[in-house]
Amino acid sequence: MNEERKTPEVRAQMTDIERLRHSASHVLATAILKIWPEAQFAAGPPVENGFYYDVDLPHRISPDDFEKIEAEMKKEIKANHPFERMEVSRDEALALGKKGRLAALSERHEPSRYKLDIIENIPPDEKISLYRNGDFIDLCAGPHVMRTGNIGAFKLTNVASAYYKGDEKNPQLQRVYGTAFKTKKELDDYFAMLEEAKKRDHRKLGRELELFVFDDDVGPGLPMFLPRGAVIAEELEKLAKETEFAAGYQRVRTPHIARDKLYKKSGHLPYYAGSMFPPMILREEDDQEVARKIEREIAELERQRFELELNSGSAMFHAKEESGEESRSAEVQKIIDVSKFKHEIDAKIECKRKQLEELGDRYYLKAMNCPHHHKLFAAVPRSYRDLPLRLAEYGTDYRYEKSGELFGLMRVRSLQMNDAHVYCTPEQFEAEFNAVNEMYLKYFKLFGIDKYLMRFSTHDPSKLGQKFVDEPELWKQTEEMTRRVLKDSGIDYVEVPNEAAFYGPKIDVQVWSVIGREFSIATNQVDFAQPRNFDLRYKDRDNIDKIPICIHRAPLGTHERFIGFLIEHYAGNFPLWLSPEQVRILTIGDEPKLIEYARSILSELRAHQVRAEIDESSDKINGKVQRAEQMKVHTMFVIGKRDMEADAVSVRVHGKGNLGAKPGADAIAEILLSIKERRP
RNA sequence: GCCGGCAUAGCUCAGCUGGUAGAGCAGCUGAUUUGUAAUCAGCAGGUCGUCGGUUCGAAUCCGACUGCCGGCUCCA
Repeated sequence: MNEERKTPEVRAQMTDIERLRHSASHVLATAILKIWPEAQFAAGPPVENGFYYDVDLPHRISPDDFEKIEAEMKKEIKANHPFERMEVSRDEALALGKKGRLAALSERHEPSRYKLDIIENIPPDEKISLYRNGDFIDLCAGPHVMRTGNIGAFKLTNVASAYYKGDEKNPQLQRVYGTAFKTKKELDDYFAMLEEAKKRDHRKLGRELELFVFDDDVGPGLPMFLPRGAVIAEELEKLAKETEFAAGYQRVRTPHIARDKLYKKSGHLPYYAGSMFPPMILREEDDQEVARKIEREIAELERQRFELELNSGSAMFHAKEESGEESRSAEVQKIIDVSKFKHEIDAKIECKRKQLEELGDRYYLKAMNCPHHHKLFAAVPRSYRDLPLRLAEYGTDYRYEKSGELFGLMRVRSLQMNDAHVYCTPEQFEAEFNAVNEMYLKYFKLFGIDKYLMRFSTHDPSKLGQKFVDEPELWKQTEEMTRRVLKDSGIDYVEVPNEAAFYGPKIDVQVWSVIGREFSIATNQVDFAQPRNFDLRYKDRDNIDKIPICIHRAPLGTHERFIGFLIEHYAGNFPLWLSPEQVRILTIGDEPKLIEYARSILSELRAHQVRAEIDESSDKINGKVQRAEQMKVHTMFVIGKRDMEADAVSVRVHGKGNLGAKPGADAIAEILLSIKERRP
């Protein structure tokens, strides 16, 4: 995380547990130095569930080393050294750093290079402080616990790599993670909680509950939904369609691919190309021939270049060998000529390659639905009377996420988005924007999502033209407008710079996966750039053509991520309306009459579109119950002779146990009502 | 993409320092006729991720690739 520097005031607000963990990270560094004195340390802060310290060390630390490191840490804790704070001048700090004394047990031959860099970045007016425990002295703003002995219980958890200051261009450091608590009990509870969390991991539940799969032959990041998972997607779609219809949206449908022209216009090609799959190139017969000709020409040029390369090699050789002044300068001249030729040939090759590229049509898989929707807006002349125009589609997009970024269903390469684009006038913006936010809140209430964070992402002026469309004025205006509406609506949000979409600021709703990763689950973006690029217009009251504002919104995010999130949120125990298998009928025995009765209940349920199954196997009732419970089937109708004779069913609900017998008609009516109302 | 780790049956996992594969569950077949978290028996199932190397011999050692996992970076 490369966030701006924490001010000393912010640091002073560290909670007790953060202070303890921060101290634990110093103890970790102390221990590592006892074993590897040459270790270079960068940063070692407390984090959400523990702490880490980034270390640069030739030895690759592995979990096998943890025991050894922990033993040293225990010694340091047992020694109960006080954490002493020392304020020093910038020069003193630099001098210590140069002697390798920072984040070290003693002076060393190598300077403390990361610490020196950190000192450079401390604002001139800020005090520089060091902390000492035992022999270990570290550049550190604090605060810490009083003594190392105050660190109650700790454990190293894993080691991973991290770029220095989170920048890909910087060296990779080893990040050793650990966690610490005041007491052993809290530590144990934490690990027990982690174990529980692992059971909710959507990747594990997805396999166990047969919701979705990945297949190597299909490709990484390309999930396929099994019937039980597809059901959830369809229920979400049903929900979205109903909600959006009521809110005045209209549904559209668009293809999954488009010509490069479209994405050049939208700005995706310059700004979003890195996230798009490479294009498919379509060439007609004529083009094919031209392409072959160009390819031959390129091959010929490359051959010439190769020969030149050989010549220049021998020229170089001669220039060294020949001792005569004149002949040497002649050879030098030759070298210069050769390199000039080479450049010329390279330029020609480059040019031919370009020609080759431009031959035929290039189609891209769509990474977003907006360009297609803009075309639909433009397809019909629009008047101010048509606005706001809300075009909705559960569109399928393909994004080339880097391999290391893929994560179960939460981060994939094919995704279906609860997408819609709202085209409106500036006067309508506020109402539309708020309506979208209200839709989020409505959904969150339905799903019982109460832990989330609204992030308002704005642009970074220094990245105009690279990451963000180069329209400084429009950025400013749009961000101000959005900020004002956000403030007026009273929604709690945090503002994060440099994370806007390339075409405008956005509001994301961030949630956390069971594993503690954060994800944007819903999004709402304001687009001032694309409507211009697409020359979208509507005829206003005053008979003048005007450009609409576009709001991109996806309250349910994508099926993939939302379902992944829901699996963890419900721990696989979906409410009835979402449950892949809503009712399973378990018969006690398989006498023909009983089976007949059970099947009549099944048909009745199915006639009402209830996802019901029947288990007619020869297992004992205990076995049938066990299997239904394991698959987290929402409701079980246990049907034996007794029930048949009373025209009843015995109802069992997953997680709630046996609820007793009930007239069949009543049980079915209750099921239908719960589904219809989408009860939690 | 980068750093590190891992890859044995559909799933969960055994298989010691190289001597050519094993369990439970799931599946299939049969028996059992059941009252709320596993009835019994039998059968079948694997080119040990792929390719290459070392070796008389490789699931086991080495290398490359692919995929997954933990992070970093990036995102719905």
